[in-house]
This record gives sequence, C-alpha cells and structure tokens, in this order.
Amino acid sequence: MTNATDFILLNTLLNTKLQKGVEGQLSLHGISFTEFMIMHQLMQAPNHTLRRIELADQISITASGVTRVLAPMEKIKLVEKQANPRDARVSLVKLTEAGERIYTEALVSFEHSAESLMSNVSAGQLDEMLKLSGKLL
Amino acid sequence: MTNATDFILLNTLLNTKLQKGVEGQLSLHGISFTEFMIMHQLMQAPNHTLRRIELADQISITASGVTRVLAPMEKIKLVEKQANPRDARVSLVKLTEAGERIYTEALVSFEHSAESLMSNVSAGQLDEMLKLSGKLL
DNA sequence: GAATTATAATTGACTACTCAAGCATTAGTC
DNA sequence: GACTAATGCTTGAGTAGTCAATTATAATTC
Repeated sequence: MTNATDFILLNTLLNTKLQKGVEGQLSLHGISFTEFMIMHQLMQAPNHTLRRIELADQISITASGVTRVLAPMEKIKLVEKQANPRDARVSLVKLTEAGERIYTEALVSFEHSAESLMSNVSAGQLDEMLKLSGKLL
Repeated sequence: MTNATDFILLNTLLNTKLQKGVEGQLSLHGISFTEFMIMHQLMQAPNHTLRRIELADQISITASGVTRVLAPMEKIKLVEKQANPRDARVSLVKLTEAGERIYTEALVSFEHSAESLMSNVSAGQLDEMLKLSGKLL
C-alpha cells in the first residue's frame, strides 16, 4: 500500500465530509453545492457571464451536466441565457441581480461552515494544503 | 473569500480529477471506484468479512447504497453473503477467493495510477498531506 | 464557394447513488 | 414475558449527474 494510494482513498472520504457539511448550510439558501460552484464562477467572470462550456470545464462536469443544472436556475431567475452575436452556437450564461444576492448570502454561510470544518488545522497548515492541492490539480 | 472556502472548492476539483484518473485504470479490471473501496475494506477486515453497516460507514455511503453496490458483486461472486448466527438481522459480507484475486490485481493498477497522479508532490509533501487530511476527517 | 470537419448545446437513455418507508429481528422496560 | 423502541437491511421513488446521438452553426480545405 503506497502513500499515494492511501491519500486518494483518504481524500475521497474527506471530500465527502466537507461537501456534506457545506451542503447542509447551502440548503438553507435553497441551493446545492454544484449550483453554488456555478454562481461562484459566474461571480468572478467579467460581466458575470460565461459560456456553458467554460462553466463545465471550471467545475469539472460535462456540458450536458451544465445544461441540466442551469435549467431550474433559469426558471427561478438566478441566471439568464444570452445569445452571442459573434457565434450563434454559444449561449452565454449570466448571473442575475437576484442570483448575485443569493450567492452573496450563501457565501457567508459557506465560509462559516468552511472555517468550522477546517478548524482542526492551523492557518499555516491550511496554506500548505492549498499550495500542495494546487500543484496536483 | 477565506482560505477554508478556497480549499474546499479546490479539493472538490482535485478529488474529481484523482477519482477519474484511477477509475480509468480500475475499469480495465471491470470494477468501479466504489467497488474497489468496498473490496479494500473487506481485505483489511478480520476473516475478510464485515457487516453491511460497517462497510457503509467506512466508505461514507448509506446502507441502501451498500445493498445496491453489493448486489451485482454477489452475482458475479466477488463477495458472498453470510448469516450471523447471533443476530438474524445482520447479513455479513465476505470477500471470496475470486474477489481477493481481482482486488489484488486491481490494487497494482490503482497504485500505479495513484503514484502518477501524485507525482507533482514530493514524498515528504505527500506525508504532510496525509497527516493534515487525517486531522480533518 | 461547396463540401467536410469541428464545436456548442441539448436530449434520451442510463447509472449510482439518496431518502423515506417498510419488514424482520433484537434489546430494553415495566 | 408482553410492549415498545431500536437496529439491520431492503425497496420504491426521486435526483444529479454521465454518455452517445442529434441539431445547429462555424471554420477549414480544396
């Protein structure tokens, strides 16, 4: 049993724990973890707008996954579809004002639970993990 | 944006990458990541046997998830069901000889891909990640 | 500039789970 | 030792995705 193997198995369990912990808080805002990740990416994009494929790449799901996650978000107007005048194939996704508000509120809850879930490591150790995870990505 | 939040989001992407990387190799042996985790736990258990609930806890899925994953594994005889004479409610799961063989073969592939996926960090850094992940679990 | 190839997005069919309800069986209580 | 509560497991219904095929548009090549 190598350490690399051990790490992958351990990290799988850790990831499940972290995700469940955060999801509990996000559900109070009516959004899922995946929806939060989508809004998080849109929030950082210029004009709060991205192509569906870029979104897919950034959160590591398929294009069809993006279509399926966005459908209900459009219905409740968290995001809106926009055409790209230069290329009729692409449909741009934009975070609405309402979406921006919900995201900002949800982010507070996310950060609180994140801090609490990570409270067993020091600030320095957290920096180290961030750095090393970045190298692996 | 706190580092704790950043870490959780980053780790989610990392986990997806690691899991997909390993799954590609495991599929050559005809097993999924979850099936591998189950066999891995059984392999380490006394007499290669565990209760379904213990299995569920150890790999962080629900009891019903365990039932659903094990069904096809029983059909192809990777594991077998055993009654517990002391308590008729529990049904024990045991790794068969065939299961043991498949696991051992699959483990080699798992370790190779794990090493390769983790090759961007040093042995010391890997130890550090293992230690810190352990603290968070 | 017509024909071929590539890209963006969606859809139908499937998979791998979860959750809530149910059925046995065992444990705890009086 | 009968009654209630708790535990172990399974099942039906639902959810969040994947993959392969399809449609529409754009880019490339000849």
